[in-house]
Amino acid sequence: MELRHARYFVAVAEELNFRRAAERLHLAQPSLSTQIRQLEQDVGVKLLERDSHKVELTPAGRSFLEGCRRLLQDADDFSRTARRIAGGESGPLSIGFVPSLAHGLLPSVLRLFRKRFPDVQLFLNEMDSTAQIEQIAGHRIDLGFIGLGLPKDIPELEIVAVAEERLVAAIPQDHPIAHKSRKAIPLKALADEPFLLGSRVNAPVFNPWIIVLCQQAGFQPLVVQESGQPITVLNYVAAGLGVTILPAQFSRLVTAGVCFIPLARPTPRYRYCTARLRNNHNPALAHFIGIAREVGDLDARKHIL
Amino acid sequence: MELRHARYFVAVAEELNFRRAAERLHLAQPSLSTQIRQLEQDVGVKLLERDSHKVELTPAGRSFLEGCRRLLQDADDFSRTARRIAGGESGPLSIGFVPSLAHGLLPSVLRLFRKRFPDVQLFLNEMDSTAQIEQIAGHRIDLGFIGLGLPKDIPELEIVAVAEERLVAAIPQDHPIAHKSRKAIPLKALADEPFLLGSRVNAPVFNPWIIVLCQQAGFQPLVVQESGQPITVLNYVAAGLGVTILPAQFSRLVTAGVCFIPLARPTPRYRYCTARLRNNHNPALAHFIGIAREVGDLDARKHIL
DNA sequence: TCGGAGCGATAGGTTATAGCTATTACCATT
DNA sequence: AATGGTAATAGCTATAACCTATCGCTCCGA
Repeated sequence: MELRHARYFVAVAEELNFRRAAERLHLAQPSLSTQIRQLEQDVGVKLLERDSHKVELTPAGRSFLEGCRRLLQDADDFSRTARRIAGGESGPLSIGFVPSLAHGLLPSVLRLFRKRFPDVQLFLNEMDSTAQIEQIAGHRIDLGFIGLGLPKDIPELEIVAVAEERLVAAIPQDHPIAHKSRKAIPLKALADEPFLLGSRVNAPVFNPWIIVLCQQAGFQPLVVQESGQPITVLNYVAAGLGVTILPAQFSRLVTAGVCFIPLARPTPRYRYCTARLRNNHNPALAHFIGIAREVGDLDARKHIL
Repeated sequence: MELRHARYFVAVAEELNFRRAAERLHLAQPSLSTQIRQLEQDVGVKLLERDSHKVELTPAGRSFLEGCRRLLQDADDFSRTARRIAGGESGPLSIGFVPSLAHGLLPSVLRLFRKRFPDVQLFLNEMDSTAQIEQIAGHRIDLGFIGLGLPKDIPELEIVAVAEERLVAAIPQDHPIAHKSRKAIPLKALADEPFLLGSRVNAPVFNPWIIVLCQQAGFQPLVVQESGQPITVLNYVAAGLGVTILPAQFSRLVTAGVCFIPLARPTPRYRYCTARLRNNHNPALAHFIGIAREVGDLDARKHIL
C-alpha cells in the first residue's frame, strides 16, 4: 500500500463515482479503477461494492476510509511540523546558563523568545561554564549561555558575544573615594586598595581577567581574599575589608554600606556570550542567539551605567 | 510523499548508514539515496545530515522519524482492522428484534455471540417487525430478528429460520381438559373453547396463523377477544374467559390459575427468523445468523415441552 | 422494445520512474 | 600514499502507473 492508494480511495469513497473521482485527481478513470483494485488486493479486502450503476462502501471500506483520511492528515501534519522545526519555529532547544545570568539577561531573552517562537520547547539548565562545554560537546544541550568567554579556545565551539556591560567598583561607603564623587573613576584609582574577589571555582575566567585589567591599568592588585558568592563579597566590602569589581548589573543589589562606582578610562566591558557547536544545525539556535543579541543591546543601553 | 519514502527513511534513520539500510530493504544503495533525496525535496526539509563518514538526523528529521513510524504503524493497524471487519470479526452490527424475543432466545444468542466475536459492536433496537422491514430496507439496521415470518414476501429480503418452538395451549386451571392430563393434546381438543388472542398490532402474523392452524385441524375457532399483551391474555385465561395458544417459552411465565398443555398431533411449531437484505454483505451478519441457528437448536431441545 | 446515456472493467500501448550496475568523490585511518 | 569505508552520480533497464479506445452492463426514456 502507498499513500497514493489512500488518496485515490478517499476520492472514490467521497464521490462514490469513479469517473468524477478520477477527474478530481486529474487522472483517467481506468487508471483509478486499476489502482483501487490493486489496493483491495493488497489489503486483501473488498472495500467497494460496485456494479455498473452504483458504487458503495463495504463495512470494511467505511472503516478503511477513516483510516486513510487520518493517514493523509497525519502525513500532512508532521511534514508541516518538520518544516517548522527546520525553520526554527518549532521543536526542542536545550540551553545551559551560568547562575549569574538567571536574574540578569536571561529572563528578558526568554520573554522575547517565547513571544516570537512560542512553539519552540525550551529546556533550561543552570550549570557552570565547564559543565556547559561538556554537555554541548556531548550534544546534551544545544546552547551555552556564559559570561565573558571560556578558559580555553575550542575550535568546534562558536562563541558569540551577545551583550556587554560596564564594570563597577564596589567600595565601602565610608571610604574616601566613595565620598569624592559618584562619577566614574579610572581603574587605577583602586591601585592601593585591598581586593576581594569571588570564589575561583565560580569565576574561573572573571577573576584572572580582572587581574589582567589591573595590570593593563598599570598596577598589580593586592588580592586579599578569593572566595564566596558575589553577595557575600559585597558584605565583606560593606564591612570595610576591601573593594571589589563586578559587572554593572550587581549594582542593582542595593547593599547597605556599599557604594557602586562605574569604572572608566579605559572603560572595561564585561561580555556575555553564547556557545554552540559549529555543526549543531538546530535552526532554533540561530533564532535564540539573534534574540539574545537583540535583547543584549537593549540591556546594554538600559543597564550599563 | 509515499509510504515507500517513510519505510526507507525509517530504515536509514535506524541504521544511520545507507548501505546497511539498503540491504535491510533488499535494495541497492544508490536507489535508497535517490529516494531519500526525493523525500527531502518533497517535504522541503533536510532530514539527514550526511557526509562521507557519518549520517545523523537533523532535529526536523528526528520529529519526522516519529511521524513516519506512527504512519506506518497506523496504516498497518487499520488494514488489519479492515480485514477483521471483512472477516466479520470486528465492526458494527445493528440488530432489530421484536419485544417477545427480548426475554427468550435473544439473550442466549447475544451471550454466545459476544463470546465468539467480542470485537463486533452490537447495536440493539427493540421494534416491531414492520419497523424492522423499513429499517432493513433503509440500511438503518443490518438484521431483523422476528417471529414466524413477515406479512408479505419481499424478494430483497432473505428470511432464515433460526429456531423453532412447540406451541402450548393455556387453559384455566379448573377446566376439565386441564384436569385430565398434563400430556400433549391435539389442537382439535380446543375446538369448542372460546379463544382469546393478543392484540392484532402486536401479532399481525401470529394471530392469523393460529386461525389457519385451527382450520387445518378441522374447526373454526371462536375468537372472543383479540387485544392486549400476552401476559394480559394469560390473566384473562386465569379468569376463565377462554383459552389461548402461545409459543412454549411463555409457559415459563408461571401464572396462577393457568395450566399450560403442549399441543401435538400434528405438532405445530412456531418459528423465529432473521431477516436481512440480500445485498447487505456485512460479514458479521452471517456469523450472527449462524450463532442464532446454533443457539436456536439448543433452545429448541431445552425449552420445547 | 429499442436505442442512448452513463457506469466500471478490460486491452494494449506509452511513459515515467524506481531500481539496477558501475563508477566517482570524499574522508578517515593505516 | 594507499586502503577501505562512505554517500553521490551517471546511465541503463524494467516495472508499473498511466493513457486511449473499447467493451459490457444497467437503467431509462422514447
